[in-house]
Amino acid sequence: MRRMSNGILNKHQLRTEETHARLLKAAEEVFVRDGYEGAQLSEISSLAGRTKGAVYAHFKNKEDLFLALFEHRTKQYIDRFLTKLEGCSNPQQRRGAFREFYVELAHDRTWPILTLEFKLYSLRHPDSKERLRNAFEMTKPPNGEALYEQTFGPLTGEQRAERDLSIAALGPVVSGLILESHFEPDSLSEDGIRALLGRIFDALFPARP
Amino acid sequence: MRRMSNGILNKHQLRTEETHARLLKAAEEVFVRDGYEGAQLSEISSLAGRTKGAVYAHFKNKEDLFLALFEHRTKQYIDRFLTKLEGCSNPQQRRGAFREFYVELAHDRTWPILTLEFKLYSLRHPDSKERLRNAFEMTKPPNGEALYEQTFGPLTGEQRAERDLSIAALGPVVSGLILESHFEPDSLSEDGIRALLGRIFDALFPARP
Amino acid sequence: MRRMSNGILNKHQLRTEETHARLLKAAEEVFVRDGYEGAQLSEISSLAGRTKGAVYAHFKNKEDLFLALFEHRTKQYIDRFLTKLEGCSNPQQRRGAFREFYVELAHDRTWPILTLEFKLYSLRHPDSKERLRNAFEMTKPPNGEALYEQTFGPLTGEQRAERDLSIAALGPVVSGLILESHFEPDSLSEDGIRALLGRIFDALFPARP
Amino acid sequence: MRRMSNGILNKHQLRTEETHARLLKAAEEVFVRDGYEGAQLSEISSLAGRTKGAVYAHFKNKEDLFLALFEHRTKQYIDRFLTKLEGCSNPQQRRGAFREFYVELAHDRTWPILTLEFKLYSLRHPDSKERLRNAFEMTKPPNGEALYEQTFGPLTGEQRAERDLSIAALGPVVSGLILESHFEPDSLSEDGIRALLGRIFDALFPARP
DNA sequence: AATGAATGAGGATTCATTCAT
DNA sequence: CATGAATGAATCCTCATTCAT
Repeated sequence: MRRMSNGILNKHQLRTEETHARLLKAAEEVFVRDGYEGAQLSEISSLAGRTKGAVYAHFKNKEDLFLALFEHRTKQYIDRFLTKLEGCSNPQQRRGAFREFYVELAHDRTWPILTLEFKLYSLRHPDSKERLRNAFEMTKPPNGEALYEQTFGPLTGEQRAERDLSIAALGPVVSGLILESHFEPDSLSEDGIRALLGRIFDALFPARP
Repeated sequence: MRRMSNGILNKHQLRTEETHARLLKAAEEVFVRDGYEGAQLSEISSLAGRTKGAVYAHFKNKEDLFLALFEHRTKQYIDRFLTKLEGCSNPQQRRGAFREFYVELAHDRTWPILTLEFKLYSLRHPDSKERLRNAFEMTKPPNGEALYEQTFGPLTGEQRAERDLSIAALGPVVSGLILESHFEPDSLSEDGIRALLGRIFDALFPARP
Repeated sequence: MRRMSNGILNKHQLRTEETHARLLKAAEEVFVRDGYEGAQLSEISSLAGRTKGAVYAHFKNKEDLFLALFEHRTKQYIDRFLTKLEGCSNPQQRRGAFREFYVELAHDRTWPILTLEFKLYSLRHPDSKERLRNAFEMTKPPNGEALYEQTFGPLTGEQRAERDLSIAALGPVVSGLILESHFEPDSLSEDGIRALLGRIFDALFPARP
Repeated sequence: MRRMSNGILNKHQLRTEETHARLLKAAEEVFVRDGYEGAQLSEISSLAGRTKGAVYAHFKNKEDLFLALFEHRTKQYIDRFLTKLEGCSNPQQRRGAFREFYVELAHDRTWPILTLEFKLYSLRHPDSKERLRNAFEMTKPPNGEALYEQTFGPLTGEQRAERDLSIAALGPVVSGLILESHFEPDSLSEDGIRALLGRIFDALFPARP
C-alpha cells in the first residue's frame, strides 16, 4: 500500500485497512464457531458489514483468508509473549512470567481452537504445506533458543532435547483442554484448567534450585 | 437382528453384519483423514466395497454413522481399559496399569483424532446434544468412582475434585499431542509423546507413599 | 450398462437412456442458441425435464457434456454420409451423391453452428486438446482415402493434395455461410446457399470427363 | 474531443487518444483470443497498461467496447479495400485487384475471427440489433453498387442477384477457413487457403471474355 | 439389503459495473 | 481522465439424501 508523502493514509486507504481488519475479525469468529468447512464466506462478510466480493478483493479465496487469519493472530500472540518476557531481569522471573503467560491461556476460548482447526486443516490439505509450514514457523519466537536458555538456564544436550519436547507439548495441551471445556464446562472450568496448566508446566519445567 | 433358533446367523445375516462392520471401518478411516464435513459417503461406501445405498440401509444419515462409529469405538476402548485393570490385585498395580494404558495411547494415531473431531462436531451442532451427551457418557467407565477409588485410594472431597479434574484432562491432552505429532513428527515422535504422557500422568496422579 | 440376460434393458436402464438422450438434445439446442459460455446448465436440464444434478450424473461437467454432444452428432453425421454413398455403384454416382449431400447441408441450421462453436472452443481451451483431437478425427469418415478414391478417381500425388485441401474446406465453408444466413437471411437465403455450395463444390471437385 | 484553435491536441488530449487506441488494440487481441464472453475487461485494460476504470472512461460497457472495436476495424478494412481499387482504370484490373485483395485475406489471422465472433454475438443478442445492423452496414463499401458494376460490368437483374449472393459469401467463406486453419494448420496452410480462395473467387466471379 | 439415477439445496467463485477519490 | 475497492448477480459444481427397482 502506497502511503502519501506525509506517511498518512488517504481516505481510500483508511477504508481499505478497516475492511481488511473487519474481515479478519469476523473470520476469526466464524471459523472458530463453525470450523473451516462449515464457515460461510457470506456470513463472514456480512458480519464484517461488507459483501462476499470484499473478501475476494482482500484474499485470494477462503483458504487464503484462513491462513492470513492464522498468520495475523500468530504475530499478535508472539508479540504479547515476548513483551511479557522482556520486562524480566533474571531466569527465575522469566520462568515465572512464562508460567503465568501459559496458565492464563486458560482464559482464551478462541486462539487454542483456531490452532486446532488450523492443524486439522493442514493435516487434510497437504498441498498447502509450503505456506502452512511458514505459518507454523511463526508460532515459534525468533531467537527461541537464546530466549529459552535465558529462561531455563544452560542445559546439556539431553536436557535440551527434553526441554524442546516439553515446549512442543505446551500448545497442544492447552488446545485439547480448551476444546474439552467447551464441551464439558462442568468438568473443566476455567479455573480448573488454570490449575492443570500450572501443574503440567511445573512437571515439564521443574524449577531449578 | 433375529438369530436362528440355534443362535447362529444365516447367510443373509452374516453378509449384513459384514457390511455393517466394513462400513464402520471405512468410516473411521475417512472421518479421521478428511474430517466430518470433508468425509464423503461415496468414498466411505466404496472403500467398504459397497455403494452409498448401503450406508442408508444401516444408518439413518451421515451424522448417525458418525455417532455410531464413535459409540462403537468407545465401547472397545472402555473394554480394553477395564480388561487391563481387571488383572490387578492392589492399588499400586492398578495405578501402574492405568499409567501404562495411558502412555501407550501414544501409539494410536486414530482414536485421539476421532475424539477431537467428535468434540468439534458437538461444539458446532448443539442440536444433536442429547445423543452426543450419551455418547460422551460412554467414554467414562461404568462404576468409575469405585474403580478410581480402588486405583488411587480413598480421598478427601477436595482431593477427589482434583482427581476428577485430572481424569478429565487425560484424554484431551493425548488428543492435542497426537494431532501435533501428525503435523510435526520431528518435534513430537511417538517416543517423545510417551515420555511426556508419563511425566504428565505422574504430575496429575502422584504416586502415594 | 449391463443388459439383462435377454438383452433387454430394465426399467431403470430405460429411464437412464432416455435421460441421456434428452440431455443431449436439450444441450444441442441451448449450446447452438447461446454458445458454450452463454449456455446455462440449468436451462439445458430443465429443457430436458430434469434438474441440474442429472447433468452431473451423466457427464463430468459442462465441457464433458459439450464434447459428448459433439461426438454424438459427429457419429450421426458420418453415418448419414456413408449411408448416402453406399447406395452408389460408380464414381459419377458417388460424386453426385456427395455433392447432393453437401448442398443439402444448406438446410441444417444447427450442425454447422455447433461445429463453429466447437472449433472456437478448442481454439480457446488448448488444454482439452487430447479429447478435441479425437473428436475431430471422428469428423473424417473411416477409410476416407479409399472412399475418396472411389469417388473422385485415382489421382496423382499433387492432385491428391489438392483434393484433400478441398475436402478440408467443405465444412468450414458451410459453417461460415450458415452463420451469415442466420444474421442476414435476406442476403443468404437457404436456396441461395444451396446455389453457392453447388458452385463451390464444382469448382473444388471438377467433374471428370 | 475539442481541439485547440490550431487543431493540435494538447498533452492531455494526446494521452487520452493514446489510451483509446491502446484499449482498442488490447481489446482486439483479447476478444479474438478468448471470445466475447471469455474476454475479461481486467485483462484488456492491463494489456493496455491501464486499469478497468479506463475502459469505462472511454466506453459505456463491455458491449460498447466490442462494437466500437468492430466499427474501428471495419473502417480500416473498407479503406484499404477502396484504396486498392482506386488505382485501377478498367474492370479487368479492378477484378484482379479485388481478387488479390480477397486472396490475401488468407494472411489475416485476426479479422476473420473477429468477424465470426461478432456475428455469433449478434445472433445471441438480438436486443443489440440496431447498432449491430449499423455496424454491419459499414462492412459494405459506400456506393457499392456502382463500384461492383465498375468491377464486374453491367449485369441483368438475375446476374446481379447472383453477384450479390456471391459477394455476400466472400467474407463468411474466409472466416470459416481461417478458423479451421487455426485448429488444423496442417490441413489448411496459409498457402492452401490462398489457393482455395482463388479458386472459389473465380468460380463465383467468372472472368468475362 | 443394496443399487445408483436423480434430486435440490447450498456455497465458493467470477467478473462486469459502480463510485468515491 | 483514471484508479481500484467494493458490489452483487450469476453460475458451476458438490454431495447428502431419496426412491423405484
